[in-house]
Amino acid sequence: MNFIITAAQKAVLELYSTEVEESVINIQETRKEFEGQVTIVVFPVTKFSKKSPEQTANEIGAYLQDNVAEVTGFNVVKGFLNLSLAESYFLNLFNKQVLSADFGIIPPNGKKVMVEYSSPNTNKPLHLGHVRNNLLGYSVSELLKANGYDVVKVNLVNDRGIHICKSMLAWQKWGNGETPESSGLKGDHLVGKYYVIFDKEYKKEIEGLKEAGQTEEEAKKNAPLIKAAQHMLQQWEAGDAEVIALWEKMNGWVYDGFNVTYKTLGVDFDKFYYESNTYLLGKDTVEEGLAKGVFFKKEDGSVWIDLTADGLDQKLVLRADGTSVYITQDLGTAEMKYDDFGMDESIYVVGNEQDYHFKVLFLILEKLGKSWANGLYHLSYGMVDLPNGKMKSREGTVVDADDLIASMVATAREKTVELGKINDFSEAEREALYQNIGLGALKYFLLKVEPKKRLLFNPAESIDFQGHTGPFIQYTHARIKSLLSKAEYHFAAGSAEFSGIMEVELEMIQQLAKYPEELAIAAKAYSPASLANYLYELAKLFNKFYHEVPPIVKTEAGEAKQFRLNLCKKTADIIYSGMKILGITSPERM
RNA sequence: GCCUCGGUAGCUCAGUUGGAUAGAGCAACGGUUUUCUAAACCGUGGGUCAGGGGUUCGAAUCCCUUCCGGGGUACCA
Repeated sequence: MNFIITAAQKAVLELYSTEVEESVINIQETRKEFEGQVTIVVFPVTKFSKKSPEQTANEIGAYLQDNVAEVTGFNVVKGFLNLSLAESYFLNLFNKQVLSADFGIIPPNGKKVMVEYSSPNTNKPLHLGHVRNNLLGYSVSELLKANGYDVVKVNLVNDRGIHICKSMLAWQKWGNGETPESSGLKGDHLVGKYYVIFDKEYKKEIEGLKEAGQTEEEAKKNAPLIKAAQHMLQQWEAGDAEVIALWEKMNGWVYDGFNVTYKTLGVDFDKFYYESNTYLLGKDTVEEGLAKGVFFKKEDGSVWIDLTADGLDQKLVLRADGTSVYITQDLGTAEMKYDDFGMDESIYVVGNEQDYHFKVLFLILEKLGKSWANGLYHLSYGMVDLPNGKMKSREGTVVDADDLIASMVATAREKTVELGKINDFSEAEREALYQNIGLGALKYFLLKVEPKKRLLFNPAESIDFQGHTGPFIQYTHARIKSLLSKAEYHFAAGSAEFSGIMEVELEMIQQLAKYPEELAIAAKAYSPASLANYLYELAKLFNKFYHEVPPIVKTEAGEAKQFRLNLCKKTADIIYSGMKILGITSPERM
């Protein structure tokens, strides 16, 4: 559409003898209720024309119609100049650009970006909140790849700490040697079970101590179980062989469980970092900060940074006893990651509860003069809430990832069987399809929402398979594939001679042509949501077209048929690759 | 208290650097299949864009302010 802007600039120059910036020419797609395809909003131009909006629009419209071949007509509504473009313009756009082999394929840009996501704790299974994180992280990675980046996906596993010891201790005390094999439980669920048991027993102890006269605070500190867990953490840090062996065994169960879930979700990683290897990092960075005068030491020996000048607070970076806090290790880990990969950008996919933490982390790294600090980005996303509030694993109000996936797949199975369209499929093909559709529904549901917005999930209302959903788009793809196969489609270049193109086809060409720009917009905003919504619009448009156009398969061969088949093929291609970026596979049939 | 992110139809969400009468889906109601997949299509009803003020030719969008909700807030991660 750039040629319209250029032409309009020229119109203003000739009509009103003023050279104007591109930004003065405000163009947008014409709304459905008006005639035309492109609209120039002329209000900004009236400043130069010194005429009414209507008159200005009419003058520019007349000029464009006379001087630009593609402009075949215009109409003016208030300050809006609606232009009608020639059919040949759209056919050329489609044949020369959209249909070209490299359309939507962005060449490497030579930049490397790291995406850290998932980052689970190894004391409990994944829940819906983690699912949002995983899908977002994976999808953003794919989005960046599609935009020419070299992407490194990493997972920083929180595999140590007091919460892990809680599960270990509870298992030791009440587990009777239970294993995933003996219990039939998935490893992460088994360990999670003991995490919950710990909490229950711990609460009992607190109640007991309170009855014995202690305050809530005292009781929480003095309960034997928490003391035992703390002791176990010390033993772990000291490298106690028995504790380490238990830790390795139970974490192994959890990893087996996570791997199953990751595989089902279709997410993957190029490298795993483990906090058990990184938790001591960062102390060098603290020394460096002290030497540079960025940090200061208090009388008790604790180390701080003063960020009040930046509108933040003073922040502790090292405890008085010399041990690390969360941000200490994150400082060290950030350096290690950069040393490992030397990336230009680094994205942390972490919930918005840590907004402040990352603001501080990045600011500190900047103040330390790290050259790579301004390439750091916190992709912050909103919590997944239930109708009655937040999910809490210790209170059992979580939506478990594995359960949810299983129920989505079960629903996909029910609906598919009901429709009975794949009765000739083999058992394996059916199962694969149920997975595809069930996960398609789940993934689309989570990804279509702007990441930073909180997301409400109501377990009582199942996720839809109709309307603005993943399966709707998948279905559109399957429909096209079926049509192409019946038409025995072969690619052949189209010509611009074909006339009698339908309005909906013009709309589709415009929608298809936007794809590369949509990829860029989504990547720039680190937001798969806009891509998800774009694909929905495209699918919706196709279904309208499909309904309005006379049956293509039965049409006799000719320009019209070839054009429409090409249109179908390209739509299927873009749906397929766009959905792939969302981590969703579009089936050939469903 | 302070910082921060949200508030758009009954519900779930779109809404581009400020542009036309604020759009979809679900739910409700009505219609479409001897035609390429009806997980589709077409139609009807449904709005104080949280409230107020301001900037502007023009505000859901920008600024100020109030209300409501989430998150954070100096030795948890």
